Amino acid sequence: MLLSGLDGVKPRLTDRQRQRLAAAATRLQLAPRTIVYRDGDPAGAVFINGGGVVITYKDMPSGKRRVAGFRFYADVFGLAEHGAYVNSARAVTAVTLYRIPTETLTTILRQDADLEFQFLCKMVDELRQAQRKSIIVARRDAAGRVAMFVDMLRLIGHSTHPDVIEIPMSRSDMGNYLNLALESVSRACAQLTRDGILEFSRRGARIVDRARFYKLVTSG
Amino acid sequence: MLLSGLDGVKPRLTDRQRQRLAAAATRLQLAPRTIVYRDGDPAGAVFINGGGVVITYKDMPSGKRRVAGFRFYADVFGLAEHGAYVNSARAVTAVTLYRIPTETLTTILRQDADLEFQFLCKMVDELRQAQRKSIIVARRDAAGRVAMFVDMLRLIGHSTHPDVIEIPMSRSDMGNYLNLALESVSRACAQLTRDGILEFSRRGARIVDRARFYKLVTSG
DNA sequence: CGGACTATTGAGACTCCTCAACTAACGTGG
DNA sequence: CCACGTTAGTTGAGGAGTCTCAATAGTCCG
Repeated sequence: MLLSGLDGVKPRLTDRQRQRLAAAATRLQLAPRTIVYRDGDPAGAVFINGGGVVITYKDMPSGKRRVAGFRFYADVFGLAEHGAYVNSARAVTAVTLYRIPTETLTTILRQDADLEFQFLCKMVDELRQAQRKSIIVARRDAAGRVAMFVDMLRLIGHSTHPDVIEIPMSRSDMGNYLNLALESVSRACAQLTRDGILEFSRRGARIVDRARFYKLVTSG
Repeated sequence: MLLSGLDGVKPRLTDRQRQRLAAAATRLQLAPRTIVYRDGDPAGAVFINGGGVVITYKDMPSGKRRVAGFRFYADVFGLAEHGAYVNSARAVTAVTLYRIPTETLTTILRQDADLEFQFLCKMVDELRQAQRKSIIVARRDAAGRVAMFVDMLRLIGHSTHPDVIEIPMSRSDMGNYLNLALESVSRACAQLTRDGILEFSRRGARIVDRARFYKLVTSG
């Protein structure tokens, strides 16, 4: 049951569990570009994304910014290591966050094994993102990486049109995630457009040639 | 407790738990280059490494081989998704493995909450590897990647001399992990040797200049 | 000792990065 | 409502680094 539970299944909370968490949580409304916490800060709380997009990243000694991932609705983030946050978190769009002190959460989880398990799945899910990223970044061609990134957003996004994908983050954020210079991201978008596979706007993309797009995404 | 337990702490099994698992496990002795399981095989069992090195990888449609990671002593591997293995596993050195049918394991874990938790930590640990890899591969310079890889082996390996690191895998396996051509790995090794930072032999390395090595590793 | 595999080294092609200029979009205040 | 400053995005040219192809050494094992 544990093993199968970790087998990539998305957890769902009951209403009672939601209420329990809501009572313990502080609701935050943050404007775009607001820092949620910084790398190295004492990790006093865990966050649940209640809407909007958050980016987690770490500035490296070299000056480069490594993006760990993006957190969307219902994602949990703020995983600590040795009592301190390992990444920084920043609001990409306007976001609603639920902030739960670690101690409070621990108490609640101790009283609700099921909820504890759901949280666990969330943690595993967060870490699974790193695997996805590994696969994406393993590609050598910028266009392929961007295509896989767009496909990732497609799978996450609950867009009205199946071919229209919202891209909430900047080219720079994309580049830091994909391990590409922002100019390379821009050029890759231009090339995909020229090739008639995708069409890009400032904050979105549209799949033009679904077959070739799928082929490009899976040819990693 | 759960949250702190996932906070990067290495689990240790009690003797009774070991015995319990040993009774349920099949012991395998595999020669180097033996395939343990293949990507897509029905995932009927989980494996515990009892000694030696195993590589987990996936062959991509493009012909490239993406290495997920290496499994050392006491590591658990064979995580499934939707009932099938997501990676292939192969013995790098001669290895001893303990093969435990998933169903048996599930039964045991259901009866031992503590053991269940230990296993969970293992799973998280496995996934954490992906994060480490992301950080390593994010570097642009081949020498830096190889240095970080060597440092990773240093932290894992319980070598007699602190400056001598055993490298059990081939340059090709290293390259597939580091996302470098095997020639580039070779060249990076040669460069690190020329620079007087590391010295490489066929299956090992020695730290020559600890200060510069550390600097190179952390300047990612 | 030979054969197969692994590792090293070299030369040229290719891709992305860096630096730089320019254009577009946004939002703030007059 | 428009002008302007700021930020985000695009495009170009040159350079750095790795990949590929190819040939050469080195190592392991029968």
